[in-house]
Amino acid sequence: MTQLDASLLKDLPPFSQLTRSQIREILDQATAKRYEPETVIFHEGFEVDRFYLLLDGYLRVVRTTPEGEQIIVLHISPGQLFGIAPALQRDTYPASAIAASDSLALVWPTRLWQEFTQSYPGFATESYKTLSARLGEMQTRITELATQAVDQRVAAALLRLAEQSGRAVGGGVEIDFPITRQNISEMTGTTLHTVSRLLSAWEKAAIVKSTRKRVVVTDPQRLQVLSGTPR
DNA sequence: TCATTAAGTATGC
DNA sequence: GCATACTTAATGA
Repeated sequence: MTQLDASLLKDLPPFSQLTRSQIREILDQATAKRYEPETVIFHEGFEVDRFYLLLDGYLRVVRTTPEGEQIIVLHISPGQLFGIAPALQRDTYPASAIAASDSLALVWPTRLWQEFTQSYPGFATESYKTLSARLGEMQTRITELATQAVDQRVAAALLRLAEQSGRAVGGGVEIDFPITRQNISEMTGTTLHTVSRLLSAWEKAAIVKSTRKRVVVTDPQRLQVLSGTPR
């Protein structure tokens, strides 16, 4: 894996404070892996043996209930570390990671985690910033689940997706990976039917546009109002 | 207000 | 042409 370019990493927060030769060292220990959509990258409950950096693509982080229902805990965007269970002193992964689109990641064995956090300035702090941002989002979502109506939760979820993984297209922001009504229902604690009805209604109101597995937010302001959480 | 059931249409390999 | 995605209506908790 020597052909990875150091410029891939130098602008990413966990590596931004490092010298070129430090980045070189880190890259030399990494393996690059490609994942097809719907590939499971690691499994909930399995022994932690690697940690990862997503270079390209999008991932769903998913937990499965004893009844077999899937819950989407969060999404990972390019440039983010994931599978960083070692930072949480865990030896099993708390959730599964599944590629939502064609994805490319760097992979390191877990034993290097200690070395990275100890040897590289800023790496640990940036990892904790990532964890902290995720914790914050999860708290927001728990609050929504407990207090907001379904349509508000779905509106808020679409807004977050557009913000975190949106791509500007003519007349709006498209969620940049395939996403089904079922997926959205797994993020919001509702059913695919309710999501379908909401998207149909919002399409008529020119707030979103959607086709199979693609959603474009065309009127974020109105979605914001619908979410019931004005900023 | 929303999930469930059920029955349909649309879309893409 | 088949599986999967999506839509819609009816019903009732």
